[in-house]
Amino acid sequence: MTTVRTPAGWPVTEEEARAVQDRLRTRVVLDEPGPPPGTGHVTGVDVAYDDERDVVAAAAVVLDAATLDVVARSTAVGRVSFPYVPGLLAFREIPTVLAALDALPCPPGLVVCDGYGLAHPRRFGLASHLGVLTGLPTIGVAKNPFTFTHEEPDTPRGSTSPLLAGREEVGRALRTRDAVKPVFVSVGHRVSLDNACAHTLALAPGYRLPETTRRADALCRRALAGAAPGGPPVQGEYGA
DNA sequence: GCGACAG
DNA sequence: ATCTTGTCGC
Repeated sequence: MTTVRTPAGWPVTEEEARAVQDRLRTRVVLDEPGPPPGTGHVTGVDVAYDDERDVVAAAAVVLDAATLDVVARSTAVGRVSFPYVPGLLAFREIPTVLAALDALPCPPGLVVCDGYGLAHPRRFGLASHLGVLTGLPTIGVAKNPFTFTHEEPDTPRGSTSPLLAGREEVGRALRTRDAVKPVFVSVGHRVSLDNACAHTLALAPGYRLPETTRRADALCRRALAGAAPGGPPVQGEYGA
């Protein structure tokens, strides 16, 4: 496992963070289909927090997209880099997630984020942000509709309905299990919405949530539990 | 101005 | 996200 420090120049105020989003969102690529489902690697990333101890743990779990077998995994711990503010989630999660991705022994392939991409107040959610910073294809799969509206998808697994910001389709409500609450899929970077939904469905053969986020969620919780009380070591805190 | 709001 | 036991159902 690796430890991270909040990057120099990381936004401190909400105004600064919004300005960063407005600047970076021009670099999102939306006209690529992305990798075909069922091929190559698919990586789930997730983060767990202990705000009391000021510790954050991230995990990245690489799956074989065809078999959903775990190919590789990594974790990283750091200190909380931003408070939770709806619309600014990325600033809370990204430094540690990047460290976990960097620690992987193999290419991540498509990255599946726990949250949103395009479906965001400024159209630049966590998945978009992570995609722009890494250049990797990314998608967002969220458990809640956030501020967006949608109609109930039909009962069978695989049914979808548009996730709407007014009349703009910013994502899709996708039912991954018959008659169970849908997940909310949106595009991050370099992946089409159709493809993002196909990947999500392929990654969720048995549970509501994709295996990528289930695996990453379990791993980052373990990493958080195993992190040193009071937070990870800081450069210079120990000898030499 | 008030409430809602990914994780 | 996190705090938290049992319980109904396949």
